[in-house]
Amino acid sequence: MEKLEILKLLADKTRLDILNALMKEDSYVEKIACDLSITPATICYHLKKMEGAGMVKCSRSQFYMIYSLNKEIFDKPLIELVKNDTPLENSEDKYKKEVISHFFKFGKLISIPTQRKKREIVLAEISKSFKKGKIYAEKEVDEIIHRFHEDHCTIRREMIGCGLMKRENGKYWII
Amino acid sequence: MEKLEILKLLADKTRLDILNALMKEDSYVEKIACDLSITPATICYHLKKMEGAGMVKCSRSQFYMIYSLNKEIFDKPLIELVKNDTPLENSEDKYKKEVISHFFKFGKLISIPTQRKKREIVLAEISKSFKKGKIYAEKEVDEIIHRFHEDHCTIRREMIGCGLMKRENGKYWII
DNA sequence: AGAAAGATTAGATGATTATCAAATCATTAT
DNA sequence: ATAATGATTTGATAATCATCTAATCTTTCT
Repeated sequence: MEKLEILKLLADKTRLDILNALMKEDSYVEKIACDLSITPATICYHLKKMEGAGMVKCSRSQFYMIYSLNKEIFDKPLIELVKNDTPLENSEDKYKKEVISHFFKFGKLISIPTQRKKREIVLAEISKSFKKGKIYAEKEVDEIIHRFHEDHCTIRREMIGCGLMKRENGKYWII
Repeated sequence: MEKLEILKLLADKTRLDILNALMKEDSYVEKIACDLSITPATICYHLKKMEGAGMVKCSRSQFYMIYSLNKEIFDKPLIELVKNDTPLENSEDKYKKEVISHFFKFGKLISIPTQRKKREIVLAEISKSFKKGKIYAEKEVDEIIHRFHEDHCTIRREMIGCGLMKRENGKYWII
């Protein structure tokens, strides 16, 4: 069952009309065509498409192809049809990677981004150089940050400001 | 909230990708565009359409327009989006009317339809001339049917055959 | 077997729309 | 103020697809 296929088939007034007709009662091409004032050829075209997607079922009876709703599909919440079951991990965070590669050259931070979003990404990248759980003296902190950028004071302050790092009694640790 | 509009907007791969991105976390045009490798103009085009349909909300933060999912819409079962809330009563049963007007001329049944579906419609029409709850003798039944058609025997038999009429001990009544 | 009735398919056409590049708008930083 | 950045609008283009008519297929009746 292809989710996108179903959603595409639902995006049409005529097909909705057909489905509503089938909600009232099982029916067949000629009757639906007559009730909706649309050519049997068109009705058939839609019904076959929806049958292919498993939205309706059909069986022959005398002259007629009797079509009926496949109710299970319609009882699901919408979110299930929207949710992507195979999220591709490569698109995971292209944006973050791009920001990092833009602001770091040869391991150095070439400038501090003014945009908050980008600054957070850059600061988070720098914070990876600190060990979790370890307590640092201010001198140590500045020494590590200095490997990336001259202005260790600003960056240290920013890291605390956006909650990446904590300070107490002159001691620092990463979150 | 226009149901068809929402369904149309859901019928597109790119928009589904955008919605899935927003399911993970609130985001903004440039980031989504970068993550999906699509032009910001296109992302904006889609987000604005979906905002118009009430599927997403947005608010500004610094440079950024932060978009978020309007979850209520997606929790509904699909059937709710498909169901027509204003069923037009004129299309109620055009087909039945057409069959009747085709087989009855000046109040007479011009021929007995060979197709079961049409025969049932015609027989049901004739059965309206009987009173519900009243018990008829065979002679009375034939007399009434005879007003519509010569061959009262066949029609009487057919009416019983398709369950419109019951017989017991030579007495008849309508269902 | 041939005719009738309903369903389906094929081909053609017109309308809708996703996408991009370029231009413009809105907000923030210097 | 002006430059920078992200968001939006505009115009053009190409692809998709619903619909119809006409032809064909399938089943049933005589």
